Amino acid sequence: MTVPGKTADYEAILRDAGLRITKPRRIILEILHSAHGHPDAAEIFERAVAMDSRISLATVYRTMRALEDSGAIQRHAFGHGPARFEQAPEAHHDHLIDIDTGEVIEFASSRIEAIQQEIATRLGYEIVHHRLELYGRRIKAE
Amino acid sequence: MTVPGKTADYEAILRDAGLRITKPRRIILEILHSAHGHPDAAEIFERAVAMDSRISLATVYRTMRALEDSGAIQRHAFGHGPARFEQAPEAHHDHLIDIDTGEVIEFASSRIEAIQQEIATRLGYEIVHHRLELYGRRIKAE
DNA sequence: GCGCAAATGCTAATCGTTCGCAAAAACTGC
DNA sequence: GCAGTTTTTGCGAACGATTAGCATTTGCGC
Repeated sequence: MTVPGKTADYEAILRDAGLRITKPRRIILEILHSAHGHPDAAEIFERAVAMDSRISLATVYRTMRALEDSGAIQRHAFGHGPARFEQAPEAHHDHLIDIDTGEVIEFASSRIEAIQQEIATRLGYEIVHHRLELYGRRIKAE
Repeated sequence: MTVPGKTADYEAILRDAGLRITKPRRIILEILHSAHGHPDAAEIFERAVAMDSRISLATVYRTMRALEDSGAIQRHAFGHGPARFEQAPEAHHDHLIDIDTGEVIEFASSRIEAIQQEIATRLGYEIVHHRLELYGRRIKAE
C-alpha cells in the first residue's frame, strides 16, 4: 500500500525543511515511512536503535519536532498517553479510534473538508490544518 | 451568557458521577462553570487556591480525571502544552484555534456531525465521542 | 581537505501528571 | 448527633514524556 521507500525521498523532505541530511534523520524518516500504525517516540527510538545503535532518544524527539514544524510529519495526542506520529499523507485523512482496542482507522471525507472551509471562512479564518478524531466502539454484528 | 451558578447543580453532577460532595469539588466545578476559556489544570488550581487556600494541585488533577471519566467535563490537548478542560456542553461543539494567538473559538455543525455518523456506521462503529479542531489564521480584512 | 554552523549523544533538568500514605472529611445506620 | 466505614484530601515524592546544556561529531560550501 505504501510506496516503497527510496532514500532520495527522505533527502528531499529534509532539504525542503531546510535540514541537513544526517544518518539519524534518514533512519527516522524511513521508520515513519514504513511504519504501519502511528508510533510514539519510544517506538521510533526502539526501531531506530535496531538500525543504528548510536541513535539517542533526544535526537528522535528533536527530529520529530523539526519535521513537525516543517509539516513533513503530523503529531497526534489520542486520548491520554504519549504523542504519536505519522508521515504527513499526500491526501489528508482523519482518524477513528477504537476506544476498546486503541486501534486507529484512517478515513477521509471531502464533504467534511468542504464544510470546514465554509465554517472557517464565515468566522474569518483560513484553515492551516485540522484534526478530526472519532472515538467509537465496534458495533457487534449479530 | 452562562447560566448563573447554583450550588445544587454541582451537587447533582457529583452525585450522578457517584462522587462525594466536597468543598474542593464544588469549587472546581464552579470555576469550570464560570470560566470563559478552556483553562488548564494550573489555572484551575490558581483560581481554586484564591477561593480556598488549602486546595492542592493533586486534588485538581484527581477531580478532573474523575469528572472526565463521568463525562461531566471534557479534556482537550490543543497543539503542545498541558491539557485544557471545559465543562461538558449541553450541545456538542468543536473548536477553531487561532495559531497565532492561541485563542479558541467554538462552533458547531450538525452537517458535519451527520456525516461523521455516516462514516462511522460504514466502518462498523458507533461514535462515543469525537473531536474536531481547526487550526487557522485570521484573514486580514483589507 | 578546511572551517563553521548545525546536529548528535550524553546526561541532567523540566514539565505535566500521578501515586503513596497518614490525616481529615463525607456518608451511613443508629 | 455519633461511631464506624469509606472516600477524599493534602502533602511530597515519584513518574513518564519531553526538552535543555554542553562538549563532540558531522554535513556541507568553498
